[in-house]
Amino acid sequence: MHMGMPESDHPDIRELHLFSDMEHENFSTLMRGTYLQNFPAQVDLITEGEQSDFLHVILSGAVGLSASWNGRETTMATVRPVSTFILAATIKDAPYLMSAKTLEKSRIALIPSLDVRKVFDADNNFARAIVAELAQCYRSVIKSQKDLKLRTSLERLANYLLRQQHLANGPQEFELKMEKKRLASFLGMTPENLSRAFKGLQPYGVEVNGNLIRISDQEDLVKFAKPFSLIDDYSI
Amino acid sequence: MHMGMPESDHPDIRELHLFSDMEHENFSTLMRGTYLQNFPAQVDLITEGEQSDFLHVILSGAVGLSASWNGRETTMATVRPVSTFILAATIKDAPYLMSAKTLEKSRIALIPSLDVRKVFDADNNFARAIVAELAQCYRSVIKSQKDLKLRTSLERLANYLLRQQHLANGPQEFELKMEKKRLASFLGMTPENLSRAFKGLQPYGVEVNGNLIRISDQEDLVKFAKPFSLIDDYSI
DNA sequence: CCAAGCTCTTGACATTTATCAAGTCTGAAA
DNA sequence: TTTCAGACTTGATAAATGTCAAGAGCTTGG
Repeated sequence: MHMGMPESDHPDIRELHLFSDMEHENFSTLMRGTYLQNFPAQVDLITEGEQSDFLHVILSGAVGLSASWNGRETTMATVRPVSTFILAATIKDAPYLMSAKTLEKSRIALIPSLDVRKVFDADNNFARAIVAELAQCYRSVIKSQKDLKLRTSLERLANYLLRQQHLANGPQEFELKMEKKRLASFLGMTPENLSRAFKGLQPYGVEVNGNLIRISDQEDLVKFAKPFSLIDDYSI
Repeated sequence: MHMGMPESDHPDIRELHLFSDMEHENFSTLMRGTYLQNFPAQVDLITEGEQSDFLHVILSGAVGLSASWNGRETTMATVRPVSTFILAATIKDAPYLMSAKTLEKSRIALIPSLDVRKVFDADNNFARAIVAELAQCYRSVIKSQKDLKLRTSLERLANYLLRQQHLANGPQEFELKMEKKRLASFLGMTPENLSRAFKGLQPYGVEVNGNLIRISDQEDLVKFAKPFSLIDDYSI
């Protein structure tokens, strides 16, 4: 770990919506105290219940967020570059509600919360950006909650596939970005059930081959999944 | 509906954490454009998918938030005075993700979003308060999501009862604040199942009589429910 | 190369949850 | 008061989901 970020990494962070509109001087202030670290896969970055003094920004790789209770564990989300994670806990100076672990080799910037708060007061654009980011996070969880409460596991899987397809710009064939075990947990079911759910989507034109998904009858799947912007469109 | 709030209503809003630390002048600016309305019970205030230009503040009564998809509906939350609701949509100027309906006769203040954004830029205390409020909302949904994904319906009910008891300052006997039909939907189950779940908690010392709940063996129920601060403590 | 360990799948079965169909109870309106 | 509508409960049954056990396939490290 080393103190102060190399100039070459600034652009990655600067392009994050959170930082893109702020004053150059304030951005520099933030970066001066920032640590940059490279982590291998499967490293625990944050443990549920702990306190932290850093805002995390993932620059490359992937980080998984999970939560646990009474010996059970569930996958809450996957964070990919370039974005922040666990902003709310950092801001409230409250214990983390989720654990974070690298899923792949990842580069992560750690910005001291104190600096974040200081600059927040000095820079209205930054303040507005934090509010926008938090609002976005909030709305994402609400959507996810609606997905969980209003849909069966088969429907959740169908809509997940359509969302992934959309993210890949709509090809007939695309790859799953996480292992099925994790996907199952993310969708709120067991791995066994996920296997069966994939089979359950065969009649709607879904073919599975390892991590490769092929949607042979788009219309049929959409008709079954009934994707809905207020649940599945993460851009609004 | 009338424009501009009577002076007598300001204190209610002023004591909201969101407004308590802001400059008097800025607060006045907000209040000048604010509408105040009294609604009877069962009035639709907001419909999922619509846009709105007002931040809502509930001053008395109760408002229910719900979401729907494909003919199904679920209860997401209950909002009680004094607090704001659907702050995120207002800030992002995005469509509401949930519908809002008065559960009882309610008094609600509507603050124009434009004014909120304007004052946000001028008043750092207000900006910080909005961020804190949003972070709080976000964390609440995360907790709720953990509750849903990590617990069975029986465990969710048990912990819900313990939370309600705590809110009532820990009496052995207390009243349910919502009808069981709504509670079932909130907890993610059917009314039939809720009935059975109450019976399922009898062995742990839970007695139900209409809306009256009696926890005769606190220790036993806690031992079963295993309440956990990172799920059940809404103050952190 | 082989062996170990892991994911993934499948089948059998158990459990949980939902659905359907009565029926009871309660509160409000006629 | 009577009646009605709705909430709530209960039982029977169906559907969804989880658990357990076994085996196939893949990756990895020796």
